Amino acid sequence: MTREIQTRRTRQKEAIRAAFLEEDRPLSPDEALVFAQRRADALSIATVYRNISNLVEDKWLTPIQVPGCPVRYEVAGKAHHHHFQCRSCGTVHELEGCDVPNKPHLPRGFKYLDHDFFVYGICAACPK
Amino acid sequence: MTREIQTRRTRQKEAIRAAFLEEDRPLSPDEALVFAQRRADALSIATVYRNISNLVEDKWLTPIQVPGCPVRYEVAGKAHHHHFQCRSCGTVHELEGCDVPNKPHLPRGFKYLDHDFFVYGICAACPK
DNA sequence: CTGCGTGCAAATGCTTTGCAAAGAC
DNA sequence: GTCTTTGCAAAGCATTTGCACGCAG
Repeated sequence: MTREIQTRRTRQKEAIRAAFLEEDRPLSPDEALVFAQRRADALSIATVYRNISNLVEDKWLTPIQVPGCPVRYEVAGKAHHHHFQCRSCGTVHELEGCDVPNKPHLPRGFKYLDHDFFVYGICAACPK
Repeated sequence: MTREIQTRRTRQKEAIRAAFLEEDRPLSPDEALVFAQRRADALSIATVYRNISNLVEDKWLTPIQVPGCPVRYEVAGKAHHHHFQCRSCGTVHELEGCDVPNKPHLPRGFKYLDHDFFVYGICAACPK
């Protein structure tokens, strides 16, 4: 059930896209709401959810599922990379490149397809 | 708010623990319910949830959050390892050892604490 | 007997959906 | 004016919780 592309340009939609572009890091729907409301204050969370799923369908956003956290989304199309989450403030940042071996050792009969890698620590903005 | 240890041995509790021990892989609450019901059929999902969180508090279980999936839990105390999820049947398996470099490269000012690593592919039990 | 643990059903929190009204074109 | 998009409120789902009863010790 692919959505037909008949997109109308709305204040809300633009504000949501702008939030992702300006923050340039994975945002949860709540975070996206807060940032987008700075540009378009009449904006409901339902609209954020609806637009995010459209943008994911259009491959403009990709979901980033940090274990144990609400889903976040980031602008799609970037090179293969992983994510860092600050254990103090919870913010997720993108890491450049990939330090992971291409083919981890798997049990007999298992076929490798891909991987996820998450690093946790303390970000530069948080006090030691 | 630590739970005082005043554990009574109940049929349900034993069945839940047995499910994790016998399957020896991460189970979601639903999966645990199904396996535990084979031993104690009068078992409600609420009891599974309650017992799982007690077992996590007691450090007998550890939560395993595969990105985009319901939480699973596995028996705690094993050596550092990671997980494999079959893209076909969804089952999660444990992998031995850790193929990940100890200290991934982080941006200036970021402090490394730990990491998560997930491998996806097709398991031996699934048709190619 | 005492009081913890369970089952049920209601409550919660996050996400999705139906519908009428607002807005894009 | 037409048809999409929005906001609100209700519906869904998974998980948690309150309460009365059953069962372990």
